[in-house]
This record gives sequence, C-alpha cells and structure tokens, in this order.
Amino acid sequence: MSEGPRKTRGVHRGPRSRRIVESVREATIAELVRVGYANLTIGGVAKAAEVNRTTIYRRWPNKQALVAAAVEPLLETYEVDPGTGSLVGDLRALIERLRENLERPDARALTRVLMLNIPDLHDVVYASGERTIGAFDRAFTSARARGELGPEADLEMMSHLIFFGMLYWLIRHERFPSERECTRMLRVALASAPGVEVPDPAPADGSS
Amino acid sequence: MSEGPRKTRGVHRGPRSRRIVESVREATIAELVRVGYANLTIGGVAKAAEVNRTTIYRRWPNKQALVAAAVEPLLETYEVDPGTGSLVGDLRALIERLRENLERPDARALTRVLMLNIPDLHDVVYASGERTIGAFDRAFTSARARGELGPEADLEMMSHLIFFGMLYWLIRHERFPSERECTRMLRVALASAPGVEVPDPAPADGSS
Amino acid sequence: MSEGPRKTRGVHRGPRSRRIVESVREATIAELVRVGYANLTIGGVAKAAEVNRTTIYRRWPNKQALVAAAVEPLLETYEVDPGTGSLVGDLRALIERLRENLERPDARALTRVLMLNIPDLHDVVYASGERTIGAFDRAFTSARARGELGPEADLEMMSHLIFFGMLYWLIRHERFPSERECTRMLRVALASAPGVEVPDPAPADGSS
Amino acid sequence: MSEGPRKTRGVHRGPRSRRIVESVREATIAELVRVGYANLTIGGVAKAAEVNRTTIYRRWPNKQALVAAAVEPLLETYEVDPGTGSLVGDLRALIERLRENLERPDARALTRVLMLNIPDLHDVVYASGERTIGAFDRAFTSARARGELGPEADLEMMSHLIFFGMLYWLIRHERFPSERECTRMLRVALASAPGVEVPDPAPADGSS
DNA sequence: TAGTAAACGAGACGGTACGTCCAGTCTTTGC
DNA sequence: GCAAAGACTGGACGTACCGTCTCGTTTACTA
Repeated sequence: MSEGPRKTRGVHRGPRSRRIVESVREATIAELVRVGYANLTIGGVAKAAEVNRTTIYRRWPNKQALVAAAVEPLLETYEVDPGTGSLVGDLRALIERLRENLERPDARALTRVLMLNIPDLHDVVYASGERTIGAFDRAFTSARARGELGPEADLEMMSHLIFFGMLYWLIRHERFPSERECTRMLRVALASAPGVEVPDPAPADGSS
Repeated sequence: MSEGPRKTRGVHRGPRSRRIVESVREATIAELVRVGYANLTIGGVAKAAEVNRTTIYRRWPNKQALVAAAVEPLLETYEVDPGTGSLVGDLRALIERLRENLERPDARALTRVLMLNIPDLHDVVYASGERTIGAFDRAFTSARARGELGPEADLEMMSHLIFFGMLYWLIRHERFPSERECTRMLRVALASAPGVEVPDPAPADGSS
Repeated sequence: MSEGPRKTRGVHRGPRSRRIVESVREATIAELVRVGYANLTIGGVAKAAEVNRTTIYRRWPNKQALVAAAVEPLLETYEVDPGTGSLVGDLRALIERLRENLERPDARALTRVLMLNIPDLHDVVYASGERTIGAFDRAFTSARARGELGPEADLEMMSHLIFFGMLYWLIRHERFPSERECTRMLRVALASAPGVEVPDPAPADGSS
Repeated sequence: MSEGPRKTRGVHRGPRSRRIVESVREATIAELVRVGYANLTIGGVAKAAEVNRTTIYRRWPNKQALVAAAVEPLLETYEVDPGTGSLVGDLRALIERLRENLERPDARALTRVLMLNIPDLHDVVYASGERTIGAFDRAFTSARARGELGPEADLEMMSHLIFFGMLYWLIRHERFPSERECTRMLRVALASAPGVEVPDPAPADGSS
C-alpha cells in the first residue's frame, strides 16, 4: 500500500497504453456506426479493438463513459469561428461545416447517438449541443459587434431556431437541407433582424 | 382433425382478453414513466400488469413493439385543430396544449421515449412527430385561407422552426418555455410574415 | 383403450369421436418414432393428428397417459403362444416375433420408449415387460407340462435370462442378435436343463 | 491488442474454480437422487450448489452434459478386479459390489438414470455399461487363463446374461436379488461351463 | 539499469434480462 | 349448449451482456 518509498507514481503514458486507448476509441466509433448505440456492447468494442474486455472496463467504467470519451474529441470541430465578415456568411459557413460533418456516414451515426435522449449520455450530449450552438451564438454576437444587428435583435432565439431547425430538418427528411432550403430557413429565421438580407445561393446569380 | 369447416376463426375479444391488453398498455406507460425506456423490462411490465411475461410476448414480439403499441394512442391528442380564428391564437393554443401535455410527468416520459432514436421505434416516432407538426401546419394553412398570410409566406419553414424550436427549448432547458419566451420565439419565427403581429402575453393587457 | 379420467360427461362415441381417438393414437406413435419421447409434445401430436391441442387434453390428462394409451395395444402382439411343440421351437418363434417387431423402425422407437424409466410410464412399461416375458414363461411351462423339463429346472430364471439377454443385446449392439448369436444364447441359458438340445440354425446342416 | 501469442493457455484450476466444479457435481447427484432425471433442472442444481445458473451453463452446455460429467466418476467403482482366485468367487464379489452400490439410494437413482434410454445420454450410458460389464468379462477371462474354463465356453454370452440378468432383476422386482436368487442365476448362467460348481450361499454350510 | 507500480490478457463468476418452448388450465367463439 | 379454437399461467430453457474479480505476465516509470 502507500507505505514505503514508492518507485513510480503516475499513470502509464507509454506507447502501448496510448495505442490501446486510441485503438479502443476508434473501435468504439466504428461499432457505433456499425450497430448503433443500443446494440453497442463492450465485448464488441473489445473485439474490434483487439483488446481484452477487461482492459476497457479498467479505463472506462461503463458504456456511457466509453462513448462519451470516444465522442468527445469530435465536438471540437465546431469550436472555431468562420470569420467571413458577415452574419449570413458566417452562418452559411457554419452550416457548410455541419453539412461536411453530417454527410460522412460515421458522423451521421454519431449525430444520431448525440441526439439520443439517453439519461446517462445527457451530459455529453448537452455539452456537445451547447458547444455547437455556441458557434452560432458567436456568429450573432460578432454581427452585433460589427453593427449588423441592432440591440433589439433576439440573438439567442435566432441562433436557437436556426440550429435546431437545421438539425431536425436532417432528422425529419433523412438528408441535409439543400442550398435552397438553407436559404429559406435563414430568410425566415433572420426576418426579424432589419437590414439583414439573405441572398440566393451562389449558383443563381440573383440580386437582392 | 380435418373435420369440415373450422368452428372458430377470429382472435379473442372477450372481456378478459380486452382487460389484459389494456392492463399491459397501462403498465407499459407506467413503467416507462417510472424507469425510462432503457431500463424498461418486459418482466417489469408483466409484473406491473399482473400478467404473465409470456402473455406479453405472445402479443408483442419485443420491447419496441410493446412500447410502440402502448404509446400510439397518445399521439392523437394533437390531432384536433384549435380554431381560434387567428394564426397567433392558434399557435398559442397549440403551444398551450403542448405545455399541458409535457408538464404531466407521464407525458414528459413519453416524450423522452419518442425522442429516442431507437431504430425500431423510428416509424412510430416519425409518425408521431409528423402528426403533431401537422397541427401547426394546419394552423398556417388556415391562416393563409383566411388571408392572414400572403402567398409568399414560407408556411412550411415557419411551422418547422416553431415546432422544433419549441421542442428543443424544452430539451435544452429542461423546462417548458415561459410565456415571454414563447412570445419571443413566435416573433422571430413569424417576422417574415408581413402583417402578423405577436402581442405580448396575456398578463400585460397591451394594445397591439 | 384406457381413456383415463373423463373430462366431459356425455362423451361422444360416434364415428367422429372414434376417428379422432384413432387419429391421435396414430399421430402419437408417429411422433414417438419421429422425435422420441423426450421431445414429444402434445402440440406436435395435435398438429400431426390435425386436432386441437385442447381436444387431446380433454381425453387424456397428460403426456404420460397419452403415450400409455397409444402404446398399450401394441403390447398384445406378444400375447399369443407359438405352440410349435418343443421348447426350443417355441423360444425361437418368440425370438422371431421379437425380431419382426423390433426391426420395424416404429416398434424400435416404441421399445425405446418402453425402456425409459419414466416414473409415470412405469406401470405400462412394467405391464408390457411382464406381458412379453409371460410368453416366454408360458413356453417353459408348456415344456414342463410336456415333460421336456424336469421339476428341478429353474424356469423362471431361464426365462428371465433369455428375455433380458435378448433385449439388451439389442440395446448394446444396436442390432438384433443374429441366428448364430441366438443359438449361442439359448445354449448358454438352457444348459442347466438336461436333455434340451439347441440345434444349429437352419442354414448350417450340422450334425448334433 | 495484437500483442503476440496468447499469454495463458489452460482453464482456471485455482481453488475457487475447483470448489465450484465439485460443488456442482455433488449438487447434480443430489438433485438427481431427489427429483430424478426428468425433473432435474439446471436452476435447481445451481441453487443446490449455491452457484449461479450461468456458471453451470458456462461449463456444461446442457443437462445431458452436466449429468454425464457428474456421473462419470462413479463408474470407476467397477474398474478393479476382485481377484478371489475362482470364477464363482469373482462373480459373487462383483455382484456384492453391485449390491453395495445399488443399495445406497443415490446410486440407485444414478442407476435409474443410467438405464434411461435418453439419446443424448447414450454415450455415457453405453460406456458405463461396458465398463461395468468389462469387470465381469475380465473375471471370465481370468478363469479361462487359470484353466477353470475350457476353450469351448462362451464367455461373452455368460457375462452378458449374468450382468443384464442381474441388473434387470433389480429393475423388475424393485429390489436387489437375494443370495438365493443370485445363486440360482449363477447356476443357470454357468451351467454350460463344465466343472464349474456354484455352491449354496454362505449361511447354509452345505457341502457340494 | 533495477525494481516496482501500473496496466494488460485470460478466464471465470454472480446477476439480470432476453426471447422461446411447452405443460396444463381457462376463456371465447361459433355452429 | 357444447366442442373447437385460442389465450393464459407458470416454469424452464439456453443465450447474451454487464460489471467484477483473480491471477499471471508485460510495460514503463523512476530512483
């Protein structure tokens, strides 16, 4: 026990441990994509990771923790701000980034997982949602700072509507909204902001 | 034995059978409220319904089917149209109905279930969502028929935004939006419809 | 056939009822041959007999009774005495009858059933065994009456040894004893009876 | 993880595992004695062994395998040869050993099990029977080696008749044959061997 | 670089639930 | 009204995971 001069103290960070952790993470995501959260089993992940089941339990206490840890790094994608200089530009850029993410099948699967209302997953999911929506919030805040939006504009609500409108269009229709649909959504959601114009999508060279 | 025509044909519809089916349905919902979908067990439902586990398996092949069958009748709540005579009135009435439903703990639990992305539940869930959103759609359609909305108004998008905006406000904040927040949401979401005014909530006896 | 305790009062005895009883009996034996006693199910018999499961339960209280009733008539095969005029002739005839029975697959299956030590089947089985062995006993008794066997001959024991020796040769070797083996068995088992000679089987025209 | 070849090889042989295996074996036999094979349940054995049902399934795939494994060691009782120096002495000793075994209720129950014609149990049963009969065979072989039996004696058949005659006397009469009956049986079965005398049982001090 | 803490692989265990099957009883149906 | 059809209770089956544990063995800190 803690008696006597310990020779080592910290956790292992050697190549083997790192390899294992990474291998498990990848396997977790792969399994998630393959069978979904409900059918995810520790044994399955262990086999896919070519690791012993026990090893997984040693590091992650249960399925939720495992998934949370595996999924976590993916959320950083949305951290950065686009910085296109205009509100509509920023939003379009964020939506584009969403699209890029969600059109990769693995991310699609992960998104489904993140939208599960599993109680134990709630924290990760909530954090993930807030982090992603945060990017939208920042786009609005920057726009106000630039003077694009007046003080009466309801930033929070616009951000909320656009984000969830986007996300659930995907869920409802099983596909990402088209350029046209994005434009429609932005127009409706931004209508309360005077002076903000949402031009037609690129291919159509429409003036306002 | 191949002795002539069969003597009976249909399934049982007697009082006992009916009682059992109903009892199981109630127990399923009660258990769903009590422990949630993830922890729902057929055995638990059977015990709560004072019915044998086998009896449940005879009628519903698995948990998904059981839950789907149990939940299905609840979706009819949203079928009727409020008919208040104005778009904002209708929307407020629908929101009010949502609130009434979602503030009852059992309906809360059911809503959570409906928002689970369980593959086998997908059909029921999708149908449920569409049915509910349908009420919003109809409110908009009626409004256009009454002349409240012009042909350029994007009914589908407004409906979509309001519905999912509402639903996910609940999820994000773990409470139903307040009157004030509903007003804000409606104002943002309806801003693109010229001529539609969203008055302050009732307590303030504001003029337009 | 011993139809067990009647479940209804006015049991029908018309052609239909008789047909059903017979059909069930045949199906029981067929199933017994097909799947064996352990895997015999009332449902299986009912299906094979094209009769409702309930119908079987109405007439036979349980599986054991059903099998007992179905098997019972088969035991009468061994009732009659061969009457060849000599002990060895009678025994050979009885063995021949055994062979005929046991080489038909259905009788093989039934024999297996009869050799199961199922408690509830014990009575039928015991009765069956005793009835069959009774034919051997009678052969010995007749022989003594004819003067072939003296008073010191242990009829009971010889009968016992020949019968079970026969039966378990079949079980052990998975085939009926050959003519040669029958001869050997008879010679050993009848050696204690002075004056009884067991000639070689027919094909070999051996001298004494 | 693909870290080279396997690091351990065998199953666990620690004291705990051994204890469990032994405990299950004892419980199996106890249950067999208590309720019989037909009513034996894995759950019952598990409870009696104070072990989880799963644990049993992990080691033995089903009831048959469990019983086979539990019963197997009991068969070794008959392996050794008596070595009394005379054929009749050896046979009497073997019969005595049979009696000792079969008069203990647990062995009685086991014997019943072994005589069940259950297909899945066939191998154990057959092996068991052959092993036991082997002791009788050896007694005859030794007798011939000693010159007690001439080359014309049908050892195999005598052994067969005595063994099954013995066993089924037990079954038929629900009790082990008495000394007197054993003597009668031996006399009849050994009559074909010239020079072999079967004296009266001990209590009667009869000369030949 | 040696010794020891930390991590790993393998196998097993107690548990819980699953979905299936069957025995035997009870309830509906329909002629 | 009654026999057939069908549903119900109860219990066992064999399977799949979960999360925990022990026991050797291997890895990688650190003195």
